[in-house]
Formats: sequence, C-alpha cells, structure tokens
Amino acid sequence: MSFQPITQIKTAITVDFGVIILRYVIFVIDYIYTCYCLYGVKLYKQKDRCALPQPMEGPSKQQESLAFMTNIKKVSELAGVSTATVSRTLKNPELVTENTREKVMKAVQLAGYRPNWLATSVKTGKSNSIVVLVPNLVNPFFMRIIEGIEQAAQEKGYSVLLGDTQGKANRENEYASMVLTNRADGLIQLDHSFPFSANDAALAEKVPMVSVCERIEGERRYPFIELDNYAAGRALTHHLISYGHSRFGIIAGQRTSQIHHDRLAGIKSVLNEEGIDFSEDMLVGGSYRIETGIEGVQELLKRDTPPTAIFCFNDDIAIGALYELKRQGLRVPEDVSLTGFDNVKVSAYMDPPLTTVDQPAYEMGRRAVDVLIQLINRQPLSRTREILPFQLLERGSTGPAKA
Amino acid sequence: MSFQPITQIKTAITVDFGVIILRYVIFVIDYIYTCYCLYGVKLYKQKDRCALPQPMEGPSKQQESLAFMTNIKKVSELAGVSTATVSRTLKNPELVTENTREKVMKAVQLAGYRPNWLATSVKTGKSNSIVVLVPNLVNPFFMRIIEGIEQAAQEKGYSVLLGDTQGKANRENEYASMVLTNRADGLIQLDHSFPFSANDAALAEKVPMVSVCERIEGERRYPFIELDNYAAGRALTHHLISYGHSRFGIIAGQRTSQIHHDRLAGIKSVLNEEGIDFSEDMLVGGSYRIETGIEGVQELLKRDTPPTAIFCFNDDIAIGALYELKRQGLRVPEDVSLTGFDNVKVSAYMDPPLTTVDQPAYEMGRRAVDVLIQLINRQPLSRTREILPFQLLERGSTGPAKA
DNA sequence: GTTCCAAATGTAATCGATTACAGTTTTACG
DNA sequence: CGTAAAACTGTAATCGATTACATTTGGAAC
Repeated sequence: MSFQPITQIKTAITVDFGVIILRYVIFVIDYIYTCYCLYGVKLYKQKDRCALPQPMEGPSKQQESLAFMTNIKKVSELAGVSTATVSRTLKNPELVTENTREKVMKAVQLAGYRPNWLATSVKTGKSNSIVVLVPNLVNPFFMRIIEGIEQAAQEKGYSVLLGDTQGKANRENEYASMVLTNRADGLIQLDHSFPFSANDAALAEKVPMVSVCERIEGERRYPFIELDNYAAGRALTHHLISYGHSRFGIIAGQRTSQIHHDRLAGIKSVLNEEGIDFSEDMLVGGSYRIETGIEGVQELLKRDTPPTAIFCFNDDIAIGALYELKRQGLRVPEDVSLTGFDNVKVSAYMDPPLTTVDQPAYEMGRRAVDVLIQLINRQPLSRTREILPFQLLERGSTGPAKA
Repeated sequence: MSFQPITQIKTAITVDFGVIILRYVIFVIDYIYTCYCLYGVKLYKQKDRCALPQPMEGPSKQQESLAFMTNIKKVSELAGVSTATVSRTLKNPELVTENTREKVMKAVQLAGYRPNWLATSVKTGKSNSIVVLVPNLVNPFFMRIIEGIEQAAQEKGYSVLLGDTQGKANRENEYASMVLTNRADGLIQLDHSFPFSANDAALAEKVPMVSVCERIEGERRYPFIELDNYAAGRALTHHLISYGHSRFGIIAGQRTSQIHHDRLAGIKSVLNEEGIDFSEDMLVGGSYRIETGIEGVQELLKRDTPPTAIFCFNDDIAIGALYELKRQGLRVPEDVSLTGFDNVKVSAYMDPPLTTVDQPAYEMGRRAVDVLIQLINRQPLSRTREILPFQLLERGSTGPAKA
C-alpha cells in the first residue's frame, strides 16, 4: 500500500460520506415516489416499509450506446493479422502458429471480443436453437420434460426457445414457423396437434420435428417418443380390479389426443376380459386441470350407481377429485379409490398420497433432443418411434372396494 | 373430375392395397423390434400392447437436403425485380407500386419464401430474443412468471430463450453470455445472483438486465420488480398473532437471497413490536423444496418448546411441512398453524387449504418484459424499481392457537 | 412536346462472421 | 544450398438479408 498523509484520508472520508448522504436522500425521495405510485399515500407508515435497499445509480449508464460490441475486424487490426486468422484462432486453433495465437488471444482479451453469434449462424446456416411447443407451462409434468430437453440441448450446444401455445392453433403456427425462417433448426411438439398452418404445410414436410408424450394426429412422418399408455391403462385397471372394484369412473383430459385413446383402450380391454361392461356414462372430463377433477367427481357421484374407483388421466385432475370427494364427506380410499397419472412431485405428499403412473419425463425430454438432432443433421434414425416403459406407483389413494 | 375407365380404377385400388399391406407388414416388424429393444421378449403378449398406430413412412423423406430454403434472390428473379424491391415489398409495402407488389407477392407465394431471420437480425443488429434465467423449472410459481414473460414478449415481437440454471453459477454464466454474443438482446434474472462471470463483468455493465422477484445482490445498476416482502412478512405475522400464537417457527428457502432477508425482517419487526423474542433457533431450512418442509418440521418439533405456528417461505415447503405434521399425528390448524408463500395452484386444494401470500406472478413477468424492452431500446425508465402489492389469503391452515 | 419533380426501382455497400483459394514462409531432405 | 512439400497467413467471395444512393419512370403543369 502506498503512503497517504492522514489529512488526505480524512478529506477522502468526508467527501465519500457526503456522497453517501446525498445518494441516500435521492434514494429516499425516489422510494417514496415509487410507493406513492403503487399504493397511494396511506401505506407510508415507516414500520410497514421494507428494509431500505441500497441506493441505486439509476439507469443513466444504460442510456449510453452499446459501445461494447467489438467485431472481428477491430481485433484483427489490434493483433496485426487478417480477420481470417482471428477466425481460425478461435475456431480451429490448430491451424495457427503458437506465436500468432498468442497475439490474437491478447487482442481478443484486450478488446473484450465475443464473436457475433448471429453472424456466425447466418454464415453456417444453422441457428443451433430448437423451439419447444408446450400447451401449458404451469404443469410440472411438462416442465420436467422440458428440463430434460433443456439439459440435453445445452450439452449438445443448442439453446431452447420456449413456445407457450396455450393449446391455441395460431400461437402454434407462429412458433412452428420459426423453423421455416431459420430462427430454429428443429421443433419439439408436446401437444398432439400438427403445429403448422395450412399455408406452411407444404414447407413443413421437411422440417425436423419430434413429438413427445403425444403423437401428432394424422401424421406419420414425424418420429415420436411416448409412454406405453395402453399398457399403463391396463396396469391401472388390473390394480383396481385386484382390489375388488367393479364400478369405475374415468375423468379424462383432452379427449381428442392419442394418449387419451390409448389409455382408454387399455382400460376397456381389461374390463372386457373381466366381463365388466364399459359405458360412456363412466367417462367425464375434458381438460387436464384441477377444476376438471372437481366437476368430474360431482358428475360421477350423480350417477345411479356411483363408481367406487376413479381413473384420473393426470395428477392435477386427481388432486381436484380428491379435494371434492373429501369435501363431499367421502373417504379415500375407504369409500372411493383414486388413481392419477404422471407422478408429479406433490402427488406423493397429498393426503392420502396418490397412486399414479410414473412417466420418465426427464428422460423422454432428453431422448427427444437426441432424435431431433439426428433429424437436423440428416442422420438416419435407427427407430422412428419409441415407446417407453412406465411404472405403477401404488400409494395410499387406492384400496379394497367397499363390501 | 376427369373420366377414368373402370378397369384402371380397379388396378389402382389393387396396387394401393398391396402397398398398404406391405407397409403394414414392415410396420409390424419394426414395432416388434422396438418392443424387443425396450422391454425384452416377455411383454409381447398381444393384449398388453397398445392399439397399433398407423404405419409410418419412415424418416426417408427427412434424409433429403433442406431444399426448401428459398432466398430473396430467387424470389427477385422469379418476380423479375431486384432484391431491394422484394425486401421493400415485404417490409415497407407503401414504397412499392400496386403492380410490382402483386408480382412480388405471387413470386413469394410460388417459391414459398420466408425471409431468413438470421440474416435480418445480423443486418439490423437485433436478435429480438430475450433470455430468462430460472433456477428451477418445475416450480409452478416461476412458471407463472415465465408465462407472463412469454406472453408479453410475444406481443412485442420478442421470443424467449429458456435458461434453466439450476442455481449453478457456470450455467448462469453461459446463458448470461448470450447477451454478449448478440444471441439475445436482454436478460431477465429470476434468481438473486449476478449472472455474469468475473471475466464478463466489465462487458456486463451495459447489458439490458432486469430481475424479478429477487434483487441482484450487491448490484444497484439493474432495475428490479419484486413483491413487498417486508410488508408480507409483517402481514403474515400479524395474522398469526391475531390468532393468539406466540411460539413461532420459520422454514426458510435460500437464505442468502434478498427476499429472505426482507421477509424475515418483516416478521422480526412485528415480533419486536409485540414483545416476542426472536431467536435463531426458530429459523430452519435452506431451500425451496418439499423435503425442506419435512426436515424443517422434524427439526422444529425437537425444540423444548415447539412452535404452534410455522412460517414456510414458499408453498412447496408448506406442502412438505403439512405432510410431515400430519404424519407425526399433529392436526393443522388445531395443533399447529401453517402459512405458505406464492399461492401456487395446488395450495388451495390441500387438506387443509394453505393460508398463503398471493404474488401477482404473471403480472410481474409482464412488467419485467416492459422494463427490459425499454432498456433494450435505450429509453429512459420512469422508475428503476417496482414493488408490487401482495394479497394475504387466509385459508384453512391457520387457526387459533391451542390454549 | 418539354420540363420538372416525385415516386419507383435498381445498384452496390454493408452487417460480422467463415472459408476457398492464393500467396508466403517454414521445414525436410537430398 | 536448393527444392519440394507442408504449414501458415492473407485476399476476397460468400451467407441472406437491408438500405443509402443512383438511376429510371411516370405524370402534372405549362
């Protein structure tokens, strides 16, 4: 440390102190103004306020122009070489002398150079992005898949564009068209619809696309990765029948989807084998929401012979159903058994914990990316469909049928 | 329809039929092979199999080259105009004659032309993308924010790059650097850490960045949007004290974050006013997970005087705590009152429903995008921080303290 | 039929990279 | 030391757009 006379330090401290006070005053004024805008005057009582955060320097700095964008040309001049050499140093260092490499790297460091990704992409014709179409972001099951997608994509140098479609066709169209405009190299569809607009359908022919969990209706050109929903439907039914149930209810999600049909077919096939009649009366619901579970139970309990066991086609529905059954004074599983689907995290912590079907969601997401990248690179696929095994988790929400 | 002699139709049908049969056979072989790979031989019983999906044409078509990429030059040749005119027709149609416009549009249609987004972006220097850093995708609270972000971004012509950081610094660094390489124009941080690596810190100075829910620790340059956590802490405490509680426990999430400090300060301030001592013993936990709630309850119940009311710093923790309290034979709220935070969907359907603090998550996401886009466009901000109001939802998990 | 001006269109530079090809230096070896 | 081959570096074309500037066209006014 360098020597400083005492007086100088004192001055410095005084000045600093002044600045701090000044900033604080400015901050307090701004803060009060903020509160005023948000709450009106009433809430200003000091004790209801948050611990005051540090004063801010404000956005002034951010008003300046984006001066930090250095390009390859500046670096090349700084290093005294051509742009080609700079590019090579960064992409194929083995083509460049140790000596030059050092010079260039020093210049890169000095200039704070980061290659413009847009320029690289336009030259190579690859965006290294994939777009994922999700019908519902808040469903933790979908998010688990996307976690897998994200992880796998990142490992392979791809980034993920999020397309929250809310099940709406026009939003799907918009996101899907990103692949047609080079904004993304490929597409993962978590819903069951064909995401391209009629206008783009011809172009869509050659687009790398994979669907996960669902199959795209009427489309046989795209690979898919899904659970063995038919077998899962059978397993659940066997499980309930082994407990002596014979009066069933089903609260379905999206009834137009492939997985709906598969699960239903699985259930029906076992009922058939066991000599239990299936009737359309047993089937209610139409979306994968908690409210569907509530309404479904209400409807099913109105039947002449209400069910003693209810299949819910996802855990959210089951959560709603459980809530409503309890509200109506019925006990689970003593009065009614209940099964979910997906094994979302909370399902294990409900009261009672839900019997459900575990899907390897994370793994499905990862596989989808693998397959998609193969499609993007025009590599031959070893398989165009993958049907993954499930696991039936028997927990507290199912039990023996009432005598 | 054109006339066709009967015999010809018959032949066509026969051929078609042959093709279908052939495809079906190929499909079945492939299907069996798939099953073999996935399950082994045992599970082949026909009745355990899914309803057979339609035969697929396989990936052969997708092996072809990406021939559909038409560029502006081809369109210009097709229309017999210059590339400039094509560009103008699409971006500034008012600069072009009706006549030319028609010609060009026809050519665009014919060629199936979609402008290359990468090229446009490199020219204009704007990627029209923003990257969102999320510590945890599966948390529905975060996803609600992202829903808002996504929606607002889409409306303004931006797309959202998903950065699942899992709270890891190196992943944050990687995603944050997307803004430095023109891959994204701005950054929304949902966690409380400064996402840039030390290396990039100098460049980060001028990057458009906003944080939501959390403030970035030690950083005063970036705007933030958050809940009035201090006031929320106070409100929850008042609520519990009004029920006569005086022995409290707190199960916290990330203890290093700003919101943690704010909430805790709010709780402490009320305890102080009411003459209740705060001790570090009351505070357990350290992450926003269900397991934290379980472990937290176990720990708190070991105390000499276990709490009669427990603050959980998010709903997941509360769900875990509720589960564990019940498992230990305690009733909620008769024996122990419990509060959550965030108001995730399921919290209302727990047994009992959770008393919690509602955050306007969707709206916060939307606001974040508004602010970020202002930063990106170098527009002056009217306010560099926004503190949004909360709502205390009193539900079944809180009640009078045991006498 | 000129003249003039505005509108429409074309030419060519540009964005920031990559890379084929050409030119230069270094190395290896007789 | 000379020569060929190998290794390195530079020049300039290229990716697919946008846009400043130059040129052409069209129509109105006289």
